[in-house]
Amino acid sequence: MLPLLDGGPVERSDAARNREALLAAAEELVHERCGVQGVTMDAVAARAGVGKGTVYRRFESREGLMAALLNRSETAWQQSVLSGPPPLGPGAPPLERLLAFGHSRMETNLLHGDLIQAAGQSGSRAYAAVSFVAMHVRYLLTELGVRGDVPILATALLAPLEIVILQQQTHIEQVPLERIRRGWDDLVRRVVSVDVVAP
Amino acid sequence: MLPLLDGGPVERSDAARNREALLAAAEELVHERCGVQGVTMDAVAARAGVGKGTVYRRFESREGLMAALLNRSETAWQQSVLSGPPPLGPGAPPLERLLAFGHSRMETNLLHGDLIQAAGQSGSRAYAAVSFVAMHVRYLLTELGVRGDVPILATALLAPLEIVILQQQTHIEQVPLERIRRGWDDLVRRVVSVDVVAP
DNA sequence: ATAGAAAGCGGACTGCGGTCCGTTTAGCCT
DNA sequence: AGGCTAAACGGACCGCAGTCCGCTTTCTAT
Repeated sequence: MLPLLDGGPVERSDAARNREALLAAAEELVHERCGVQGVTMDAVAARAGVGKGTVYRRFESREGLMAALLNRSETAWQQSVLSGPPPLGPGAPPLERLLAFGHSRMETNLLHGDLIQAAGQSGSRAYAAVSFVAMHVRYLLTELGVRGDVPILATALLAPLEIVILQQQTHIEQVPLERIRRGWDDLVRRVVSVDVVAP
Repeated sequence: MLPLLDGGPVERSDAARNREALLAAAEELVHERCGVQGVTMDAVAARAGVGKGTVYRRFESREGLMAALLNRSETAWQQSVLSGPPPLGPGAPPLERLLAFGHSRMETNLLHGDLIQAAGQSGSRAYAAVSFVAMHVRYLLTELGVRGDVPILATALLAPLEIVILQQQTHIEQVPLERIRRGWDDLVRRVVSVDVVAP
């Protein structure tokens, strides 16, 4: 029982195989059925060639499965933030990085909208990427010399990028994406400039 | 078929009676079962003494029913914003009103958290109160002489008050309510002061 | 008052998320 | 190798949201 990166006792080989099979099956079905809705747990289990109980043993719930799917595609994005080319990656001045970060996050969220929604609590708020995102914004705000309650300000800047807000604006209020983006840039500059201008 | 406040053809008397009975039954069950979850559509129908089909005819879906419940309790709150005592109601300077508004909204959202979640899209974003809230913040920002894209800024100020954000902060990150409140006040002042200080 | 039509009603029925528990299998230790 | 144990497996089963369609009630026009 050598602990591997903490995850407790090692996963048994059949369990690992099934996890992969299930994730692959889920991805296939999402592409096949052209969307997340309509992908049933029974279908995923059948496609992976396992029983339904196995799906729930591995992923706890439908939301859990969706969150796992989400985490897969988030990893690449996180890499480009941590070590990709500027201005998203390191190298650019903090304000530019923050703005690039916001734009990129906005696009990503919109792109995976359905998946994020299907992942529910486990997805839009508690999945691993959230703490990463919050951490990064806090870091950039600190770099910018922002005074005040940085964690709370970071949350405030991230909130308008949440999928529920974005979908309300784009789908229901028909606000053009470009305008939302400019609006966020403006918000950031307002929040940041208070300290930068008067240090 | 005299139209009454637009709603199309008038509602038949039995339909109106059943709507009331269903809302009352739902309210009772929410109190009885100490929460929104666990209140099933079958139970609501049974308590109201009607068939399940009737519930869906009147409220479209579970979310719709919850949204209707929500609207009931929102009405009183809207009144206190429109014509209650200051600083929430009219009479106080705009900044004070805006801050009072945020605090009150925060409390309301937290109080009805479960209901808002159960109302889903129909609840957290599309129910009547949302446009009211957005409208009011836009109005106050205009009064404050804020330049820029006021509708987008209003959305940005409201986003951190959304239930998903608030619950993440209070339930998961264990942030004290007082700190969230101060953080929002700070956000508002930063957003607003840019124009107020330099007009 | 009455008849016709539209709206409303009800409850059996379906599909899916989630659970349960008897059976199987992998990994370890002798 | 062989057996022992904990983990994993599978699919029958359950509860609830949502649908469907034949029956009933209300309203209106005569």
